[in-house]
Amino acid sequence: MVQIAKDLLGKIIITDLNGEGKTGGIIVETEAYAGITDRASHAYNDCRTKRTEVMYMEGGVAYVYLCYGIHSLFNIVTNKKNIPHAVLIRAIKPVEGIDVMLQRVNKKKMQDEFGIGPGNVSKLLGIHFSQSGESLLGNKIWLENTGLIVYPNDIIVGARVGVEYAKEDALLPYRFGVSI
DNA sequence: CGGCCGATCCACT
DNA sequence: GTGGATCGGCCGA
Repeated sequence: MVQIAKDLLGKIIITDLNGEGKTGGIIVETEAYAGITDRASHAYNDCRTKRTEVMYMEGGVAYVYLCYGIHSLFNIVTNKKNIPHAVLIRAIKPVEGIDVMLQRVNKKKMQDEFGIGPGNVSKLLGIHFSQSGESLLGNKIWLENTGLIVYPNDIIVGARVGVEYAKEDALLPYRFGVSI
C-alpha cells in the first residue's frame, strides 16, 4: 500500500471528461490511507457507508470526496475488494492539455504551483465528486507510464497534512513526494 | 429532522 | 497572514 503510493510518483494521471480534451500531469505527491486501522481514513474502524463504499471496491477505481463543501479530493483505491485502502493525490505537475487546464483555473500562464494541493489537482483535471467510483481503466480517467524513473533516494517522506485529529496516526510517514 | 464538521483554497487586509 | 466560503454525510434526538 505504502509501496503503491511510492509507485504512483512519476506516473501520469490523464483525464478526458466532458469532451474538453485530454488533461493530465505527472504525480509528484501522494498520501497513503491505510484503511480500517488508520484514524485519518474515512474507513477507520470499518466505517462502511454509502460514501466510503467506493474504497471497499477492487483497486483501480477513483474515490472522490467533497471536502469543505468546495473541494473535490481525488484518491486512487489500491487494494482488494473489501480492503478500504486508498492513495490521495496531493500534487501533480501539469503536462497535458495545458490550455484547457488554464481555462479551468482562469489563468493565463501555467505554473507548477497550480498543481499543488489536492483541491487544485481535481480542479486542473476537471474531476468532480460525481466521478467517484469511476474506473481508472476506462476512457475518462487513466494512468500512463512516463518512463521516468523515481529512485528511492529521491522520494521525500513525511507526515500527512491536515489530519492532526488522527492523533498518533497523524505522525505516520505516509506522505511521499518527488521534485521534478 | 436539524446541526455540526471536514484529507482545503483563495481573496483580501 | 488570515478569515470566510459552502454542502454532503454522519450522528444524536
